[in-house]
Amino acid sequence: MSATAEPPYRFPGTVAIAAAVAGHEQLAPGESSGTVVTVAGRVMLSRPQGRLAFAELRDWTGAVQLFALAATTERFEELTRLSLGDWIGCTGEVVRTKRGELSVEVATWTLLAATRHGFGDKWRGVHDVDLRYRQREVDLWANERVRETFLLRSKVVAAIRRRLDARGFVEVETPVLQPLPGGANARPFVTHFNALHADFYLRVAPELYLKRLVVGGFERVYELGRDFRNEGLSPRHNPEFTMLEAYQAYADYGDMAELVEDLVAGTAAELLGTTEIEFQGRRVDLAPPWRRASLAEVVSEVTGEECDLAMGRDALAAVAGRLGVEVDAAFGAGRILYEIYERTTEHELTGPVHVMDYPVEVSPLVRAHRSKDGAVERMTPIVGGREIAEIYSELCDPDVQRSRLVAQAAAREAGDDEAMVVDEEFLRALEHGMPPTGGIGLGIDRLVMLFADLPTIREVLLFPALRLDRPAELGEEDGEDAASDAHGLAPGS
RNA sequence: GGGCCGCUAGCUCAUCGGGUAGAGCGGGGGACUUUUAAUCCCAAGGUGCCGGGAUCGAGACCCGGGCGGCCCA
Repeated sequence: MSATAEPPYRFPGTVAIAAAVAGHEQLAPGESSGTVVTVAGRVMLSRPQGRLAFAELRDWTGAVQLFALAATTERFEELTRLSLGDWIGCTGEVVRTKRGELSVEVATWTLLAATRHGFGDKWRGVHDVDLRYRQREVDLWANERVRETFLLRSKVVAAIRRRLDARGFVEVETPVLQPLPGGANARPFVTHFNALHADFYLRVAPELYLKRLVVGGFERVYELGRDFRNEGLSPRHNPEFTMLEAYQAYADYGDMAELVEDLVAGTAAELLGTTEIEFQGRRVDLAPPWRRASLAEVVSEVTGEECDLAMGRDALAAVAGRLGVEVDAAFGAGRILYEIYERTTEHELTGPVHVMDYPVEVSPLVRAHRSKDGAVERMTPIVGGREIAEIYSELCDPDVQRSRLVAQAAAREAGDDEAMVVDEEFLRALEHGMPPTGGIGLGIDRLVMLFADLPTIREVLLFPALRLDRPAELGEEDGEDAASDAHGLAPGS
């Protein structure tokens, strides 16, 4: 290559490739459009052909063939020597070649960045999943569907915000660093707050803070953000994941079920053009209303075993035994029923179905069912064998909530490290009076998996958590110094 | 945490009953005035994941470890 000119600081006037090509479908082979465009992107294929050359230029909206002629294209030789993956910007007329390919006939062009590494086999791409996750920037170029998935994810998030905003919800941000972990049964990450000389926790859920905002008069409030749970890595779990939580005053779980149905089905219709989707071989129609069925009912349907909370602990334990579900001696009737459901039934439900009438034992933040003893007003909608949301009539009574949390804390003392703790600030807020409120939690990662028909969470996370592929260096002394320097921290400040 | 499978050139993959490795693509050089994964010619490119062991000899066999995948807990 000739002398390497420094890339420009800006390259103005570009038009998206998809837009540059649009409207020229009628151009006949060999015909020129008279329209001159400037496009930019990566050269992903190159076919030099002596005194003329072809290449494929791709940006995030699409691809177009570049057509160059030694006689009319500037620095023609250099253009034919580009590596696959180099960024260029170019200006030329939209034409259709003799062989019928819509192209930009390059007049002038600029190298915007050279690549030092390839983007995989140009035909087969990159399949090594380890490489794909660790170098997602490569994956995004090598595998078209990956890019589409993540663009879809962004659209899903935007669409959900729009729908909530349209219903009068306001988005807020509550602490990620919390002095006590709360709002879900999960192990938290612990970190140290130097200035306060105290350990803090990365939130496992924003729930308790959002409810305090309802107490504070935020009648429709939501937060869409990251939660952290200190659990193992698996195809279905990532330690950090994205959750929507929304709370609506004066509403119950039935109202909130309708909200979830609208968020899911409405977004599907908007982005996929249909509510009928296929997830891992199962066809599902997301069009509301969704079936509602009690937990005992669906367990009976799937297993053929009659069961009901009212049967009592011993009878349910016997059912569990017949179904091969292990039961801890400390479990009560509700917990046993829930274990049976989780092990035998949940994955079999294609849905969409709201599973309801959960036992109070496994639902410490949910209000008691208005008519069914031992049950709470909670629904979990299941689609394609997976839980995609939680829907509650929120527990508002400070005394009941206190006794539930005290019971949780006791379980924690007894060794259940996923059990909750007593949060006095939260309880004091409830004492100020929380109106009847409905709440939802909607897993964004799972929703994207559903819409994109992908079986693993890693395919919908740009940078999923992975084991370190080399020893961590930051803990070492010179490593820390280097990090400070690299961030340009002002010396002596 | 347990079981099974995988790890070979930058990428995608071969090779073998143990005798120190190949192809396509990419990258380098050359030819080519309508290509579509262009084609053709030339040369280069390997710590066979890491560490041990048995063997005259190991990428292959044995042991340990790492990372990944799938399944189970």
